[in-house]
Amino acid sequence: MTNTVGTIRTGGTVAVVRGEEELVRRTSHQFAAATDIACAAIDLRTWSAARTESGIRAALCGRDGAEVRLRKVYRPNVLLDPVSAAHLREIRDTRGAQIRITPDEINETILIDRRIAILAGDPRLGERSFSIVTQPEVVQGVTSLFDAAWRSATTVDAYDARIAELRDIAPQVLDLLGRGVKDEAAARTLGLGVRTYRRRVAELMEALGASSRFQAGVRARELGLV
Amino acid sequence: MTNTVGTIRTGGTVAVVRGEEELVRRTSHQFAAATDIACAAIDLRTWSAARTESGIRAALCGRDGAEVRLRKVYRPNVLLDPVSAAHLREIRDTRGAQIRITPDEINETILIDRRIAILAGDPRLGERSFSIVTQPEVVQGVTSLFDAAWRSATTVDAYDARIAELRDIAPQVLDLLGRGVKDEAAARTLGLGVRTYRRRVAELMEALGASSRFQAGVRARELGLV
DNA sequence: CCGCGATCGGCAACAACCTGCCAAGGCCGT
DNA sequence: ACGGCCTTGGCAGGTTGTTGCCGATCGCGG
Repeated sequence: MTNTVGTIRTGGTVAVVRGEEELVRRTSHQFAAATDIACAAIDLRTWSAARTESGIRAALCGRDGAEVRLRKVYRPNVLLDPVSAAHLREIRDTRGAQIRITPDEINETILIDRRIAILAGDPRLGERSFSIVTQPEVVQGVTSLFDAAWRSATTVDAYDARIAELRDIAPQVLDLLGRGVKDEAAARTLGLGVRTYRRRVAELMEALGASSRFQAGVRARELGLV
Repeated sequence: MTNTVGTIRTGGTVAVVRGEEELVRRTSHQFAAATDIACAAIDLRTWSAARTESGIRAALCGRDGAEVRLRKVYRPNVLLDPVSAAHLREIRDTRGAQIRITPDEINETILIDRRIAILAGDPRLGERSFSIVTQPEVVQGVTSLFDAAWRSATTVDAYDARIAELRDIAPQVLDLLGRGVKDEAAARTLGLGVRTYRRRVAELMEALGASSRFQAGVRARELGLV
């Protein structure tokens, strides 16, 4: 089931694995030795599913924690869900993770010590596939892109403050939108002005990375927010 | 886990079961003796999941088939998916099921011989719950409502003809909508006029029972069409 | 009390979307 | 060929959603 593709001999290869257990099995020793881990994800499920999480946590918990640089970039939607937001703060506090938020479209990626890149494939249809890349030039390129995204991203605290009030009413707004209620009526039921309601919808769409309401509906459903 | 609520003694009760296996276990003998089965559903998963289907099919396949009246009402969205549409025709042909389509919002329901009503609860959060009702007045009331819906519904053939051309391009339209593409651009990429593209979107929304594009996005995602 | 910053919500201009109308063109049975 | 039937797509007029602007209001620290 594991498909390894040899490349021109420079010591680097690209391996494709299917499923998270397989990924953990193949990479946990890399995590154990790492001093610099960078991670991009659009929600908390991806690298935090019980299997992955327990595997990697096990590899990390024996470590001091101060000596490993842990950077994580998420999309704004993780802050829409109170549970996710809390979990985020927790992993920041227990381990010394630096967490930032970016509005850009990013694929899910892990970088270990600027030597290994793990890129996640499309999650549709059963088990997800992951590419483990050690080819130096590729890893270098991916790393530079990650660093750029990292620099342009804002810290979680700054972003969190900006959407604090949004998070409170987001569930109600999403509910109204999901029932096909017109802005006029929705604003009334929430006791808001139409302008303010639309402000909330716009912020919501930005957080979901959607450029149309249809797209926002799809994303919201994907994330289980409706 | 099974919660049975006794009511005023008239021979009728309401039982609530959780999960489809449990439902099949409790009702398969009813299906075996039935001569009139009516069924309402919004997609094919609900009563056709492997467990339910195999259980009920087993109960029915020993029967002649001509002597049992089988009526099914679906929402239009089942015709959007080619696989679903084909499956629909198959159960119509192999057994003598009459199938109709209604644009109304209907909850998922089964009626057996106008004596027993099975109503499905909200599918959110784990296993679904089902209410099995034998209380005569309730069953009578539900039956009358079902009959009304049945009469106002159109036959699957009539409806199928109406959305035949829609089904062909629905995936592409959904893809464009899901990527947040503007109508103008989407129409161009499909080689359609904007008016026609919007006609397709409107038909799609009607089929999904959505009154806003956000809602359509949610529904489309729920049904796995995007 | 005043000033400051932030949010609210009305207004307006605009963009996007929705739909009835209708002429143009394709398809089919006669 | 002809007439009926359907789909198409332009147009127009309507509704809904999007956004900048700006004064009103609130809370807070000085």
